[in-house]
Amino acid sequence: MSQSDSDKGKQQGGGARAGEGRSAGRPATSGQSDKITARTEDFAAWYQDVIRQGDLAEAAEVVKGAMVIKPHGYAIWEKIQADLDRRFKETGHKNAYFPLLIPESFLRREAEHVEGFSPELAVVTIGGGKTLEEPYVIRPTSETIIGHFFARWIESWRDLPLLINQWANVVRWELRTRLFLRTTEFLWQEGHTAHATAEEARAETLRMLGVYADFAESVMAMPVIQGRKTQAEKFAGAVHSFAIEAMMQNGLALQAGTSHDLGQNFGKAFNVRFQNKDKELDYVWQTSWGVSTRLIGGLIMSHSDDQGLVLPPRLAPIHVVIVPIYRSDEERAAVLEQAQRLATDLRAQRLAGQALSVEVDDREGYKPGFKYFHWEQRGVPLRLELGPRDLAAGQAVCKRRDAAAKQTLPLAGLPERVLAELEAMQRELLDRARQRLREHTVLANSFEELAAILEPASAEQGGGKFVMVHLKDDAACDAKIKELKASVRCLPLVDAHDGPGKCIITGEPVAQRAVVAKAY
RNA sequence: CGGGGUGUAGCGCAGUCUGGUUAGCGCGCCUGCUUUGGGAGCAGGAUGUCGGAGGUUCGAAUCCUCUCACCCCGACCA
Repeated sequence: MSQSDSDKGKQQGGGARAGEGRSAGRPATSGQSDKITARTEDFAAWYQDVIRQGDLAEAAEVVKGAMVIKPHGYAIWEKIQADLDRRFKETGHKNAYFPLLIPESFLRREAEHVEGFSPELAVVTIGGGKTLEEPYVIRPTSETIIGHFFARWIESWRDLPLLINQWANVVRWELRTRLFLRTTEFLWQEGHTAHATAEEARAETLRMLGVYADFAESVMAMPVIQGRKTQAEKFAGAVHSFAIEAMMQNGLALQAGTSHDLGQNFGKAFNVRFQNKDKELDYVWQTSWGVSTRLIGGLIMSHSDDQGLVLPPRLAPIHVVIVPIYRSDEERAAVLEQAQRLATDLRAQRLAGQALSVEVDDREGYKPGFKYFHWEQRGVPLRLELGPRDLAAGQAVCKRRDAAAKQTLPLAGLPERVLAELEAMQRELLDRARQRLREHTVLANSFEELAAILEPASAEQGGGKFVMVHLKDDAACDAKIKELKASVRCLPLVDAHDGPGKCIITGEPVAQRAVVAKAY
């Protein structure tokens, strides 16, 4: 531990190492980027390097723990938003917007909620130069203020279910931040619904969890485990919390989305009542669910490699880049003309209903090799190289971002072939991630066995594992797991293992195994 | 909040211990020419409140005092 501490300090501080390594261009034949740390060397440094070289974001160093999402990173967020928003609309939700500032007293109405969020609140105490009578908190989440308005909007069973979603920013005063994974301010969506019965609310909670899981797998190519959080890990104010858990390339877990069954907790706190068909007044049953810009962190750590970002085609802002190669002006004119024609044909193709986004990199003064690296670092799924030799032969050279080798393809029928490659890449990224998840999931039948698997060293070397253990849902058991610097990630909704067993800590019988892992 | 570290050009750093020309180096950037099938070469050029304030001194990036910010490690978290 102390060894890695001092190494970090050196790199951060007076270390000339990083600077030297990045100065002179390495021979192009080395195949290893000189600007990106290898995953096996230092996974955290690799992650930062991929973000920098991929031009996704940077730390907003003037605001503690905040980040600037740069255009390329924001374009990915926009793709995520567009797809999720469509799914929310299809499930009957409507978008709305509630205030950023929430009266402090609102937070206090729900005891668990205020206890959970107090440590990370940013509070506004002065407005217009005057001390406010009641401070406002900057929303860490919106259950309270939405509860307040739901109480005004809901009168009868005819107003239910009420299905609302909000796209917003939130602020949580985090002590330790990492780009995308945990920042003081982040972007997310928060769904908030109100229902007439507990069963309906529970069904909604699970329905939206399923929406997240399907999105993660089919669009992000990131396999997830759907599960219930332990009572110790649940959202402050929820009856039950559910999550999708993904595994990063180093074997660490990432909670990629959450869905909460709030029961009547907020209904009671904010007096959200409705008159049912029996003319009785009852509190509504609520849910809330969210995913955030953290998904981009998960995306990076799921697929990217030592050359930089790798994007699944369905989330790539640019699907195909065409790099023209030429010497003379005559060659340039001929190659560019063919490149533009090809781009036009490619744009007529549709991937998951969306027209292909194609860019011709006709910048002058950069050699082709420079452009290859440029777009590879940004994760563009497919590159086409087009030069005089190709024109003469009626072909193009094709390089898939996730493949080692180039292939030569005839121009005739190329758009269809490109589309097929993109579809294959989307599929194969998911397959590879699934295989990784499978291979790094193991069983343990005792605390000692679990501890051995989760040994600090093995996780730091990229050997993180999901360990399936029988464990009682009890705060004391969660605490015991924390001693291993790991946590109970979830109790899977689908038990893919061997059913009931005895808790490895208490020895009591439990219904199924839980996922235990080190996590972000 | 505890422990550690760093603030010098857009980025990465040297210079600080031992005060003294015009504060350097690499990358990047700008201009020109030659290049262009895997990170181009040469020539020329622009860019600094040395984190801030105060002090010591003939003289401060360098010494002293105070202060601010950020980063890393831990306890908390989408």
